[in-house]
Amino acid sequence: MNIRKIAKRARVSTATVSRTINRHPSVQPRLAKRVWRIVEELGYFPSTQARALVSGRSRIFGLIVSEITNPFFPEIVHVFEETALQHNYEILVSSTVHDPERMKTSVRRMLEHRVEGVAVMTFGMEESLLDDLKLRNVPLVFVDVGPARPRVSNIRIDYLHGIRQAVQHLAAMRHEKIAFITGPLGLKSALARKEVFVQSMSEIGMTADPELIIEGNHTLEGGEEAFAKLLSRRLRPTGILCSNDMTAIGVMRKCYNEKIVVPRDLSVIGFDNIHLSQYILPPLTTIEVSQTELGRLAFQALLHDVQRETPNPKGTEYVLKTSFVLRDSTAIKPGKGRP
Amino acid sequence: MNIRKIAKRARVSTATVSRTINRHPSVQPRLAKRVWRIVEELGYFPSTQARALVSGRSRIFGLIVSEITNPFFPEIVHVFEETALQHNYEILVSSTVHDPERMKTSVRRMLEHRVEGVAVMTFGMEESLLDDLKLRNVPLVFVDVGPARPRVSNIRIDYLHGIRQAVQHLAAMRHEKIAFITGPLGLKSALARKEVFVQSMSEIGMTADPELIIEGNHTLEGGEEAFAKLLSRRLRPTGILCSNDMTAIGVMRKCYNEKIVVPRDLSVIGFDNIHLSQYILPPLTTIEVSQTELGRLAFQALLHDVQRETPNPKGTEYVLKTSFVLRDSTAIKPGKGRP
DNA sequence: ATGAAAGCGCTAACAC
DNA sequence: GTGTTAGCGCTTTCAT
Repeated sequence: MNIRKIAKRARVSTATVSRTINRHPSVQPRLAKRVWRIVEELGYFPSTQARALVSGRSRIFGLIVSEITNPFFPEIVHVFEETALQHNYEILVSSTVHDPERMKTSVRRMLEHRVEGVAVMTFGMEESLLDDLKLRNVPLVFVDVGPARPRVSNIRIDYLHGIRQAVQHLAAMRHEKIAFITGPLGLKSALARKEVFVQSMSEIGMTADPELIIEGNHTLEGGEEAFAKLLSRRLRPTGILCSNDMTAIGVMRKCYNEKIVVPRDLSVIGFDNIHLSQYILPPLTTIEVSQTELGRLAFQALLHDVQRETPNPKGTEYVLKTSFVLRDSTAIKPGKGRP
Repeated sequence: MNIRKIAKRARVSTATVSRTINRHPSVQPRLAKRVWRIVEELGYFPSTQARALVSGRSRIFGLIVSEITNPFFPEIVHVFEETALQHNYEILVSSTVHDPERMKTSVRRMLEHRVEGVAVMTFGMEESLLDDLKLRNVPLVFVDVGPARPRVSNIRIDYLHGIRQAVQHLAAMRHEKIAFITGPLGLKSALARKEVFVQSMSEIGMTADPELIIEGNHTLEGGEEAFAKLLSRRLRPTGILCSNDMTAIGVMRKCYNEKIVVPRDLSVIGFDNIHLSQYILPPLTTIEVSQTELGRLAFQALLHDVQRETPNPKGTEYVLKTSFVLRDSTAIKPGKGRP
């Protein structure tokens, strides 16, 4: 079932079939109709591999994530796929599972499939791994990774917007002891979140007590442990901000086990706004990084790079604002509410 | 950067390069080494499209799901990808989003990419859509969809095992009024779960009160609504089984809002064991359908079909047992515990 | 407006 | 054991 069979049956050349299928305007409507009829009749679908081979364009974008099971990613993948589909692109998703070997494999897969661009949404990718991609002028877009590198686009997350709102929300609720559980501080993104927290506190004349800043690891268990440490401190916080939602959920689990009632005894705020946050009880107040926007933005960035004729020399910088999502895990400081 | 360049630089024929890369044993080690050196040096990666085209084998399996954002799927996709990778296969994931148009698109994409097999994990696929696939003898594997069709493999879910355990668990905890919130009863799988519940009840001499069986729709909101209806019944249940975890989480949210304490006042059991279930508070007791096993099984089924020389005439039947996962959302019937 | 034919990068059948 | 070469299914000049 190939283009020659169609051509023969429609009594035209393969070129005409090709033009018809690709909606080239130069084909006579009469002929086009005849071709389409045969195409339908035989249930013919052009081979993407042949197309890619001859045209030199795979129409595939790669998407490298750390783990598809990480609740932050499914929504992104979904939007990325959705957008790709609209533009007749296919996507090749690859998980690194935080494993250097797998990262290498990921890049190899991208290369072997001759992807036209790659969005990298995982951390700790060896710079050298990407050299192969850069060498071939494959457009790259990174999410949330520091300084612009040559020829690589970036989606920077603007932490300030959301974190500031969250801090001010707690302050407005009369909280004075506000704790922060960080992510692994080796991660630029985690470090940035912490620093923005400190900044947001001092902006309103509060000091972020170093004793109330604890390093977590962006997992539920890490949240539990960090919060356990906090419980042993002289001064217990009444409000707590977490570097991501899983950490916040860990805090809430610990509270549940310790009979601390959220939000009555403790206000908890997460970060990311993963789907899960709205299902947890109480629904988690959090700072949103729109996964929808992120997926869409990443795709558009690649598309944009592919469509320019000369390779992008400096890379483009995109910014995604964070925002505050108020749910039910925060309340007025204990003792300060109405009787 | 192609095989001819490598061949020229290594002063061998393209055939030798091809054989080397594919680890054909007939290549002299001395030559092979020379070729590999050049390959590394130039950072050469063979084009999958060219390979697929000439060999007639794409080494791609398709995976059709309803939505990647449905928490049931990420783990499956993960395992499917993992297993595929081990066997040098690529996967093409497509979401139907419950939209007939998208289902058609999904199938088209599979066909255009010449996938060697497709795992279908969504419901409501028009039979006719798959004809195109069957016509081309593409191995198919379905999950949990009734009667075996010719040439299509099936992974059947054995509901009895897990549901029976769940029912007996509640009975052992002295619960007498046990409710069941079903899924949309148009779905075979939802219907089956309900029937198995009724059967499991009567097995132990209890009757499933029709008044305590409510139709939900497998969403959180559906769970809330169904439970609200239940609350207005003369006899409130003390234990409740749900047709999936999201429904159970809906019940728990409603309880939270109504100040009904789970499990003290009500024992709740879910179905599926999605990731979320262990994060909710209290952690949800549920019936597991191993997503890991499902992903692995689906892949193996396809691989098996691809590797046989003659097409599978009847399709193979696989069975996946469900099992009971005890967490903290169930307890002894109110009033029956120790004082 | 349509057709003939070259060729994308690779594998495999055949020849040596 | 290695090389030569045909051809996978398609797009795209170049003729006409």
